[in-house]
Amino acid sequence: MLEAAAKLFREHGVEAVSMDAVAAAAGVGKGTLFRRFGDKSGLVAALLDDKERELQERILSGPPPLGPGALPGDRVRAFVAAYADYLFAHLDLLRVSETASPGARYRIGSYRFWHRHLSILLAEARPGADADYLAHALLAPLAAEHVTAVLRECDAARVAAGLAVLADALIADRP
Amino acid sequence: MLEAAAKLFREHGVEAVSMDAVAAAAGVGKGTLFRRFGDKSGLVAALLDDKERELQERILSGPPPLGPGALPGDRVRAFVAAYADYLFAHLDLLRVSETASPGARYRIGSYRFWHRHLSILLAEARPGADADYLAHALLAPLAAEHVTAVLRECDAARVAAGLAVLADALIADRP
DNA sequence: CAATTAACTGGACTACAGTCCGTTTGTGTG
DNA sequence: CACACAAACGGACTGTAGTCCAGTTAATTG
Repeated sequence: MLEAAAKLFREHGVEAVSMDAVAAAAGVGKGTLFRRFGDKSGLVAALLDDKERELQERILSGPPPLGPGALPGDRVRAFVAAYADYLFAHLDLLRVSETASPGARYRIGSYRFWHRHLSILLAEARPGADADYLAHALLAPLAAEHVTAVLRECDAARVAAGLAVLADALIADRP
Repeated sequence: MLEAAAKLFREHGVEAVSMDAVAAAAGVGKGTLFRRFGDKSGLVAALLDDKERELQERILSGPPPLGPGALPGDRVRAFVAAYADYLFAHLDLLRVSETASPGARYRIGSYRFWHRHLSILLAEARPGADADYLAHALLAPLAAEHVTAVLRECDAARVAAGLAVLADALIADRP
């Protein structure tokens, strides 16, 4: 099923492929497809699973500054840069997985992971601030739909640079 | 048509009302409804038109700091606060209007307005930075879907305060 | 006023996500 | 091996967004 889906997505683009088409190509009933993945965003999330896990591993136990060991501020910067790379590499899949159903982005487990990670780092880097909310705010411009829209006007390098400026601004101590 | 739509939305919630239902309630064919408003997000945008215009007027020619006359940094802060109020007041309508079709938020004219406004102010408040991108980034946590999701964990006051912190961080001069 | 043309209208129609249920397939038991 | 039962299956079915076109109304002109 995942192979068939990946093939169709590669050939026709993620948005253009219907769940019926995936089911047919996989030689499987529609019911089976939906029972297995819940909905289209679940199917796409399953395809992203490997890459996502890899990034999470690098955060949890990879070398600093992305992994543990660096200063919190540096880890935030490294996370934003690494997540932006991940985003640029899989933008169309991520967009579908985040927008298939309303609020999908915020319900899937990985969002919780990214948020928790940033929240802990920001609490250290910026004591006294509402790290929990700021983590959400920093994830907002990392939404696939937002980046997709912005990429129509700014190239990837500008987006990455701008995100770095934003991260810096959130980290730096206020006088 | 707008009256019928507003009534149904009030009674059953925006998401639960189908375009067929609006057409039927308005005593009009579905084709007419779609020709007039393009899609569901267009219909909802039409309902928000008044409120949106009012905020735009206050920005273009109202009293400072939201209107002209204040320092750019203060105007950015005032905009974020005023937009957050607007958002909280019409969250469900805005969410539908921004998510009805993919990328809808970034295509409608009002996004251009908010972006242009912020972009000009940020260019003054923070010379040398990529004000254009930063304006997009500051609008990202003001997306209705983002705020809706965050409101499940943080109350409106925390969101407003966090947005103010974010705006401050973007405005303050770096050493 | 009649004829011609342009613009508008309504609802049938298509495509798609997601659900439901009768049917098949596999598994454990006497 | 025969049977009962559970789990997995597939495709028909539903509801909705959005399209399309045949019919109707309104405007224009001789």
